[in-house]
Order: sequence, then structure tokens, then C-alpha cells
Amino acid sequence: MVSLKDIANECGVSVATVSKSLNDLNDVGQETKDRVREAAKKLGYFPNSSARTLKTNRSYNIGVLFVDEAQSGLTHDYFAHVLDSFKRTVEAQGYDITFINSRHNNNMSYLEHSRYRGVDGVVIACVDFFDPQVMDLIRSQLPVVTIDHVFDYRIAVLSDNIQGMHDLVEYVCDKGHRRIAYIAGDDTSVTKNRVGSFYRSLEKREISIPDEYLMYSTYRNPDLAYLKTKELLALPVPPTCIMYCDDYSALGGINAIREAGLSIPDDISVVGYDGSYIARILDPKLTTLKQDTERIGRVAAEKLIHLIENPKTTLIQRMVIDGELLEGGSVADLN
Amino acid sequence: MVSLKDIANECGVSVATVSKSLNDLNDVGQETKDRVREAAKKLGYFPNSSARTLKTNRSYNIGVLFVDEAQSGLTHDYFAHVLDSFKRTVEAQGYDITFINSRHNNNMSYLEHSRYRGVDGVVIACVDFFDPQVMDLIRSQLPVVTIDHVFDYRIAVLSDNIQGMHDLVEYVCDKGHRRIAYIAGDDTSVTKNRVGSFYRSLEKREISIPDEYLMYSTYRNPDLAYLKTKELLALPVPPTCIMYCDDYSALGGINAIREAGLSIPDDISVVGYDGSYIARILDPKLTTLKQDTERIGRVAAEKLIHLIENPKTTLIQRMVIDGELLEGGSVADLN
DNA sequence: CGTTTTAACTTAAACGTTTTCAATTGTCAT
DNA sequence: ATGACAATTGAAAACGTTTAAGTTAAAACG
Repeated sequence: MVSLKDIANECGVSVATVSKSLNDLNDVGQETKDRVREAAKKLGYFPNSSARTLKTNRSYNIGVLFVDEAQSGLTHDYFAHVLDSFKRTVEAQGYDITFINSRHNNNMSYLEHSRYRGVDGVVIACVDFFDPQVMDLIRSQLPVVTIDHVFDYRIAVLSDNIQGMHDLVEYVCDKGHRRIAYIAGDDTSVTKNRVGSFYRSLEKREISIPDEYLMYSTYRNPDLAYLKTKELLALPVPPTCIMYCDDYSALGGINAIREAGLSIPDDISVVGYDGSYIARILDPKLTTLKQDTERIGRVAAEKLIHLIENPKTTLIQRMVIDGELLEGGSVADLN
Repeated sequence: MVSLKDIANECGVSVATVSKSLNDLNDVGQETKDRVREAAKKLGYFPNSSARTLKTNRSYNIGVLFVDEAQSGLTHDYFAHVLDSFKRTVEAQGYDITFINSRHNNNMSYLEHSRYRGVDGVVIACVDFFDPQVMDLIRSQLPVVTIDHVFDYRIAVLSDNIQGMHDLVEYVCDKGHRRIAYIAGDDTSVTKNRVGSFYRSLEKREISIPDEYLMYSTYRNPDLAYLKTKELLALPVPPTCIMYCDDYSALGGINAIREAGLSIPDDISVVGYDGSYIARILDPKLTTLKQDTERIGRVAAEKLIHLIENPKTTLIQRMVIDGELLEGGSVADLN
């Protein structure tokens, strides 16, 4: 490893001068700067992030807490896309990311792990937001941005589930549907928002639905959605349109519907959520609400970096990111 | 930040003794050890990885090079699963992962970035393996494991594409098919293996197919697969079974087939690859070859860690990981 | 010309560890 | 009592940086 000292020797100057030259500080002569930089290149010098971090308390490393039931958000379609965009954005600014986990190894908590690695800030998504360990992190001094969940005194980036649900309900109603069912996801704040918006949007159109039309399932669980769909189809007065909490669940529902000998959208209409890849390649294309994962990840990154680089910032923001309704062919026009 | 010094003060011993106590070295009295450990817990001490890395040249950090065309393997289903398993395995052993990228920021190469972050080793997958930057990394002194590509003198973990393709062809032939087409992926070593195995397996069964039955598409590109499928269907003598390079592509093909008014599997049979989630929730279920992403990621992690912790190891291994044929309902029995 | 200012550079301490080596004690066999 | 040995501890250097404070010489000023 070639270090500042090697360059200093090569150039016959002190280590300090080398450091200042490379960091382009203004109390070193232009000529020396040039000489130093040339030598650095010649010797193949690259800085050592550990030494730098140790000295400056800035790691240019961002912690990512993406933990779902399966322990990792990586295989979670929605969050993988958000993370991808987040990663791209921070990398463009010279940051790297490190996954924060709680290692039973030497039982570090999330917060301890964050400190251990000296991350400059943390983005939190896709976790059990009531986990005491998460709360510790939230209450810490670290810069934090959360995704899809609001905490007091913390910046949050939120997919607009209320508007999204509203758009979908409006769309379905416009198509003439009145018997609309919703198979919702787990009991999270996202789900609460969507269910609330579902009811309010129907009310606005003066549509009332029986209690059985609202069912609870689990996100990304086509098997359970399949069962719930069967229940809906078996009702004395089944819905004409079923909305699902995500596209994967919708696929489970579609199977149940087809198995019952019904066709989509002629006999029954189907709506998904997420605007994931599969929605576009199903036949008929699934009408769904595309969440703007690219923007969510990017904005989260921008806000977090801003917070890191302007520590005195005290402005608590709620960034609400619009989705976009993708019209497929899965909803029949009853008009 | 509470450091060793704070504990030393608290206990009235030297920093050296504290360090040795916490690392459980054997030249410090049991009684002192206990006292030190207690104080450490009381003060809420956690080590500083930067300082440790600086001193020991061991970061317990592993570089991950997962770069596809879209710049990141995160949204790539197959690699996301491999990475997830890899991550899980290394974390259980106290390692973290850092994504290696080439930052145009200060134009660090992959190798330079790896050194900058002081990673203990690197896993490489999902890249253009002929990129000069990748070659630099391969030729470096760093411990490296590659996935799905073989380099001399480097450990590789490989999904058994040859056997996998063979299994699929055998299965299809056993079902009585003789006119079998394959829509292959990009020109990579994976593709070469599969295409080679496709032909050899057919030969073994003494089946010959027209040249037009082999087409080249792109991985995870249902739109292109859709077009290629149309071409196949338009042939004077179309195939009775079409095999696709992945499940997503198969989905594109399925749409083309249905659009042509044909039904699966009665009129034409379809086979995918990967065993991804969608294969299981399609109707009919897609017959596909499930790659053992869990095992691939785990073995890559194990081998890499072993290499890191036993630097003198010189054994170059090729770990070939079996897949598993998942039988769906997408292949007709012609017997 | 003497004084102050500025520019260019160096010294040295510090960040939090690990690790070598030396120092101090106590124990035990002779 | 003496020397040898083991057990325990501490001092200090080192890893590669950054940075506050200090030094020197030249330039600017009145």
C-alpha cells in the first residue's frame, strides 16, 4: 500500500504538504501541488478510507436497514428497486452503502452496528417499525431518513398510497363498477392508508360495500390471495372487481378466478398495485398503480445526504411521491 | 464515542490490557478481564472498525461486484437471490458487504475502489467478464470468487447449466416432443454452455432440429422473446415445444402464443429457466429448471471466507451447483 | 530600513486500535 | 537465600490520515 509518506519521500516534502496538496487546500504552492499529484499518480496512490474515517469521523458510507420477514429486502421487488435507485444516487456522490443488521454474533444492535461501521447516516425501510432496536436508531443522533413510515422529528419519504388508492378506485368506478372488493396487506401504516383511502374514495362516490368485501391477506402472498379470492367468489353477491394489495397477490387471485371458469375482464375485473414487471407482461395486462421506486430511492438519498452534509438542518420534511396509474386490460367497462 | 481509553481510565489499567481483555488474549488475569468486560458493557463500548481495520489490515468487509447492463444487479431476480444468500452467510460470520463500483467521481477503478475500502475479498458476478477493469481485479492479489464464470487460478461457483439443460431436454423428449426450439440469451459463457448442452442432449436422443429452431434473444427480455416466438410460430413447420432462457422470457412467449389463439400446453408446450417466483404462480405452472440460488450464494460466501482466512490456500476449485427440474403443466404429453 | 503581512511549508498531535517488548511481581525448586 | 520461571501488566510504536499551530523566508508597507 503506497501511502502519503511514500509520496512525501518521493517529492522531498512533508506528509502534511502531500495531504494538503491532494485535498487541494490553499496553503501550498501550485508548483508543489502539481509535483505531488504527479508523484501520486505515478506511484499509484489511493487514499485509505479507514484512516480517513478514523481521523475525520466521516466515512462516506451510508447504512441501509432493509429487513423484511425474510431478513432481507433484497428479494423484495418493490424495495429492491427503491434500493437500487438509492444506491445509484449516493454512489454518484461518492458514498458507499453498508447493510445494517443486528448480528447475534456479538449481539450488536442496529445502532451499535451503525456506530461500529461509522456510517454517516442511515436509511430505514421495510422493517418492523415498532421493533425497539429500530426505535433506538430513530432516537439516536444519527442522520436518518425513513421510507414509507413517519416518525416525529425525522425526515420521511412516502409513496402516496392515499392518492394512489384514490386514483384506482376512481378509475374502477368510472368504468361503472359498484361492487368493489379489496384484499389488503399486513397491518402496517401503508395498509392503513390504503384501506382508509379505499373507503373514503368509495364514500365520495356514494358507494357502500358489504363488510365481507374487505379482506386481509399478506403482501406478496399469492397463495393466500388465491384463497381469499375464492372466498369472495363464493359470496352470494360476489364483487365485479377485486383489488389486490400488490401485483403478485393479484396473480394468485387471477389463478383462482380462472380456475372457477371465469374470464378476466369479461366476468370479473382485477386490479393490482406496484406496477411491477409482471403486471406489464401478463395477458391481459394488469391495471395497477405504479409506485415511483426510482424517485423514492433518489429522493431518500438526496435528503439523507443533505442532512449529513448540513447537520444543523432542522427542517423535518415529509416527501410524498406520486404514483402513476397504469391502465391494462384487466378491468371491464360496464358502461 | 467511548473508546478503550475510557475503559482503561474507569478500571485503572492500561489501554493495552483493555484491548487484550476484550480480545480474550491469554496474557491477562481472569479477574481483570472480568472487570474490564463489565466496564465495557457499563460504558456501552463498541469497537471502531476503522481503527481496527487500519491497524490490522482486516476489515471484515467483503466487496460485491454485481453490475449488469442496468448498472446494478439488485433488480435482477436471479442475482438478487444469490446476493441475498451470500449476504446472509457472510453476515453470520461477522462480515459486512460493500458494493464495488467504478466511480467516475474520482475515477477509481474496481480494484482501486476495493483497496480504498480495504475489503478482505471480492465476489464477482453478473458483469462483463471481459471488461479490463474486471481483469485487473482478477489478476490482483485480492481473494476473489467468481459466480457463473471461470477464470484460471480463481475459485468459481457455477450453476450447472449443462446438466440443467440436459435435464430439461430429456424431460421434454420423454414427453414425446421431437420438434424442440430454444430461445437463448446473450452471448455469455452461461449461454454457450446451455446451447452446447441443448444440442448434445438432442443428439444423444438422435433428434435433429432445423437451424431456425435456435434463436438468440436477451435475458429477461419478454418483449424480444415475444417477437422471436412469433417468428417460430410462423415457420412452415413450427416446433411443438419452445424452451426459453428464463422465466420472464417465457412469459413473453406465452403471450405471443395465446395471441395466436393457441393454448398451452395443448397446442404448444413451453419451458422456462430459473425457477423464479412467477413460474410457480402462472397458470398452467411453468415447467422450469430451478437454479439453487440459495446454495450458490452460500457456497460462494463460504469459499471466499475460507480463502480470506487461509491465505496460503492454493487450491483452485470449481464448485458446480445442481439445479432442480420443477415440473409444471406447461409441457404436453404427446405419448 | 525596520516592521508587518503573506505564502509556503513543517512539526507534531491526534483519531482508536493492536501488538511487541520490557517490566514487575510472585512462585518454586535448588 | 538464590536464581529461574511463569503470570500479569504497562509503555510505546505503529497503521494512514488530517489539521492546528508553528516556522521560515520573501514580499509589502510606511
